[in-house]
Amino acid sequence: MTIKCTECPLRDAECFIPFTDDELRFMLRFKVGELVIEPKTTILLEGSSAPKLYTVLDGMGLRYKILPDGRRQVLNFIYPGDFIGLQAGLLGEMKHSADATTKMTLCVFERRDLGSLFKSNADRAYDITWLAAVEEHFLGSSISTIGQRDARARMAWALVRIYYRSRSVGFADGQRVTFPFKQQDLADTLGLSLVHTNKTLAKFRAAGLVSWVDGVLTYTNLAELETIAMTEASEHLEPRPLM
Amino acid sequence: MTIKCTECPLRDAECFIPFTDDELRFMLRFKVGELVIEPKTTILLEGSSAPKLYTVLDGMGLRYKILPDGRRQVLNFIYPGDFIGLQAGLLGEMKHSADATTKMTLCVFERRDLGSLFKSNADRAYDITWLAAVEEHFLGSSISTIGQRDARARMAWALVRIYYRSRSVGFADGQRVTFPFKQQDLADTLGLSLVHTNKTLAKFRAAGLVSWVDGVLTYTNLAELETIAMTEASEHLEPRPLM
DNA sequence: CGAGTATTTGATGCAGTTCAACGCTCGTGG
DNA sequence: CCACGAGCGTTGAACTGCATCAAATACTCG
Repeated sequence: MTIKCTECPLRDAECFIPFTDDELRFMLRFKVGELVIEPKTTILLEGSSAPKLYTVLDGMGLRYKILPDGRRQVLNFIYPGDFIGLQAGLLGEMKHSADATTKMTLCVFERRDLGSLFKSNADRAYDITWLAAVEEHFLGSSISTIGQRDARARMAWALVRIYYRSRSVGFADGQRVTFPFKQQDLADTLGLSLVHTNKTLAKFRAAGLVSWVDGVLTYTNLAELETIAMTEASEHLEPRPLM
Repeated sequence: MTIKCTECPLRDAECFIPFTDDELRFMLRFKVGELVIEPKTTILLEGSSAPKLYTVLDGMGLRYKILPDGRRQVLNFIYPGDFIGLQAGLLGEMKHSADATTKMTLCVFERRDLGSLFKSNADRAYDITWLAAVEEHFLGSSISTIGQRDARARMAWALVRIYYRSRSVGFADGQRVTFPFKQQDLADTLGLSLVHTNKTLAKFRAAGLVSWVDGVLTYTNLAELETIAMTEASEHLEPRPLM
């Protein structure tokens, strides 16, 4: 049942840098299989020394940390094309957890092959580092948002980002965007309480900016959201390598 | 006046993974010079496409982002051994700025050599990626702290981290730690106002946990700080590669 | 139809922001 | 040599954004 990389559904998505045939042949040596997991299951657990790395082929999820007092901080939403497990691959153990929110299909690699990948293909090694740098950039933006902005701006920032991120992987249909998460997930992303998250969303809805019904976000005034978020619209579209 | 890598003062610090002779010879090919900069000068500016990468040989600084409304979020303190400019090297431009707080000595590399480094030395490429992963881990911890903890816990978290980080590069003399920053810097790190940062510090001082006088932090009850911070003491000591 | 989960709304309180003022130290210029 | 202003730390007072508590309303599913 395994899809060959040659037929990988992601290769054609415009947001990814096209695989060369060389790269394709190369990656085939590292791919060890595919994994389909059910909604609400954990892919990688903080502290574990996961022996596998994954590229998300389909589905969505969350990266998060659980604090000693039980509070949860969501670090990032996981979209198709994301590469997960790199921390365990490099540092020996995961520094955060990753859950699948929807049903998810993963392309599986062996962690122990990471070293030989670096040795045998400098371009792919460079791509991995590139992905790490992009992640670092995103986390920096998150820190700025959470540390410096109020609830309104945080929410707008997240919604704008969700829009562009979704669109780049084909989850947007005009103004309508698939978003299979709960308000609690968004609250834990923004460092806000669930109640205040809900009230902030309600104000946005009343102001005709977005609505969120049944896992679908509808953006009725994206420009205004971008103004509130104080983002430069640029940041969102760069094509990325696919592992 | 340039110090040869063979005499690099950092090589001996216990926190760094020892250079092999091979690595040493290799890095010599990439080093293009040394740079000494004055306190309060900017090393790299957000948005710039800095053509250089640096390893900090001596001195301390800040990585930060400035938001459109002028607020500042400090992402990280810069210590000796830190590698800066990787984002520009990989992504084409810096996604944050970096300032020297003290006088600083930098080891300079050419950004355009980064590709050939990846091609010619897989181990060093791996080390760079490792550093990026550690940075990502740290930023994740920051997000959790800023997003989920109150001022008291944030402050304790920062102080504990500063202690271990300083000690690992030899800036600690028993309980006394060199810390050449201002309260405003710490406030912008923790996402707190200057006033509240000051008051939180005052409480810690009154409780006999730390004092901070003339750029020197004195830790009088580190254990209690760790309790307040809810950190596992482990996290702090891992040796890291030096570029 | 009842139990569990998610969203929504109102009421209350406090942690942290903002505004304001004062003291100390240091560098600069008259 | 002193006066002055700038930068930083400190402290008080008042306000407010958000957390917390509480409870009602869907909605789904066995």
